Amino acid sequence: MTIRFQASANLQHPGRGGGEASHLSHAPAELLIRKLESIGALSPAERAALRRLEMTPVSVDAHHDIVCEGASPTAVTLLLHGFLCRYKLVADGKRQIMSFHIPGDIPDLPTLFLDVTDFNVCSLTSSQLAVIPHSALLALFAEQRQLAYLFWRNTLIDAAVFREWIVGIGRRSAFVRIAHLFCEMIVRMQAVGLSSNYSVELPLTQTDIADALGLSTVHVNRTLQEIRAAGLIKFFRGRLIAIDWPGLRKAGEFEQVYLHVQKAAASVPPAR
Amino acid sequence: MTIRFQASANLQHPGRGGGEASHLSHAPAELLIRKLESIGALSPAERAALRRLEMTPVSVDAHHDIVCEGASPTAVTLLLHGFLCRYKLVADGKRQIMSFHIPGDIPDLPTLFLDVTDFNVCSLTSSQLAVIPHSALLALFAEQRQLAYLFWRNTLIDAAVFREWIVGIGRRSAFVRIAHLFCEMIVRMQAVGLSSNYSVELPLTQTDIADALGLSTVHVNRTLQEIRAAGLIKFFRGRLIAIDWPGLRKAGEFEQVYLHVQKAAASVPPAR
DNA sequence: CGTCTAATTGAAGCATCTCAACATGCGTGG
DNA sequence: CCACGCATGTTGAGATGCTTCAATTAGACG
Repeated sequence: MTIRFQASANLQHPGRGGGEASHLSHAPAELLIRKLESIGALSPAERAALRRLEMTPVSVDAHHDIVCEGASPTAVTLLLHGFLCRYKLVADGKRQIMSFHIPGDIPDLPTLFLDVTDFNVCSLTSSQLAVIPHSALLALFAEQRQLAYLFWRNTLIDAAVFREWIVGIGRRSAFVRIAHLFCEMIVRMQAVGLSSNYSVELPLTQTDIADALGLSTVHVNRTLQEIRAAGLIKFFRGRLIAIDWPGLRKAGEFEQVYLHVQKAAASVPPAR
Repeated sequence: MTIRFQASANLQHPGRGGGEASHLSHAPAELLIRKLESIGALSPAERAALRRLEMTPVSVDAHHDIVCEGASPTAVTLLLHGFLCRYKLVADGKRQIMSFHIPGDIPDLPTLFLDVTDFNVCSLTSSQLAVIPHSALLALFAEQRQLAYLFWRNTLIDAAVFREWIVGIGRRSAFVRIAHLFCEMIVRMQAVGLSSNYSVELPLTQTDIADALGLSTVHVNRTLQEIRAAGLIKFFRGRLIAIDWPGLRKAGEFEQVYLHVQKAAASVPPAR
């Protein structure tokens, strides 16, 4: 595992591509605050407490495991920049991805109350993280009880996304599943200010998509061509653009409720 | 929706079948305590606080919705006796079940911090419930902070089960999926004392199983025959018996970790 | 300009689905 | 105690969405 600890909190990001990346040129705490405000309200005292939260910046290369199944970590990781995913391997070596993570997410938050981790977290791209000790989080919650509830809510939304994925993998066709995933990522990115005009950075390979949706890469490739041919999206070089957002939503049978996004500014306007 | 409110807390259960049912002839709070102790430790003060928790007993018939998608309930439901499931319907009318619930579960606990419910809960059999107002739970948490964490842990385990289901539906064959589900239900039932000798009450129809595992009833029927023919289980009249528990575990590629069961007495001895 | 990863294509196979009967069990009313 | 009705389970046969295998092509990078 190649984790490079950084001497200082020098976390300026290159800001490749869309203008939305500039939003992230803030301190780690600000990103966490923005994330939490996308799912609930924060009082000034809570914001202040969050700014005092102990965080250690870390960089990781692409395709490296950050958390491993069976481990018992004593800290959680806030994703600052890049993309992560949770996954498990099954008996015959097949991989199932169970979530994608974008800046503001804390994929291993469950380890705060689950002694043994039951999934792996790995980086899809080179990423910047902030490590927050469990003890620091618990101290924060002791001081600001409502914040504990907001983090709890965060994990509940996580679970709501799992439910929606179960529905997709269990009962929807490949075409609908892929369209749905794209809708989900666009709305989530938008909620933390990482999207402009239904265009998001999304550096997923077709293999990643296949492993997330329970499909083969070959089938993902062909279905992706169909979705493109239908004029719904452009998807290349790690960038997803919804050319026809209402059409994509419809194709993906996408109902945003389950994401429980609060922020008015963050929610996607209704189709048409 | 036929919900019959009961005048008093007369919740004696018929205790059909296995001797394990007698365990449930306790007050609702005792069941909740047993459930929580299966996933963590409780102090005497916490147990006392739980016994003071406001709960209203309710009975429901089989096949009735208890919570509906889109609703904003102000109370949660503790299942005392019977079986429930969470489900969603997709565009073409297909159903996907995303969890089964056994006594001690609180399937709508997420509504405590999620304003709009994103799933339905319905009864698989006639069931007895205890309704607990959100306000009562929040008051309990204010008094006993560690209890909040234990309930949080409860929802995290819920999510861990979702992850495992995603893996199953996404990457495992019908045979393995069904075997895995059976293992899961046996271990969960055992954790709350509702199983003896790898035999549990499990009144699922083949349609329920199909809708939970993303399969057709026809295929479930045929695969069930294979599993029976392999000498792993008996499954009839709402009862599941693991004739060959080690074999069933192996067939289901079942690793118990994700259930995060604590109680030593509740954990299933290793195979062989 | 080779090297590696990711995307693409063709062709054959099968796990699982759909449709459509038919069987079984069980509660209920007569 | 029997007859009906309904839910559930079972079976056969044909269809298909998706997989697997195996190349081939395209891009990114030093």
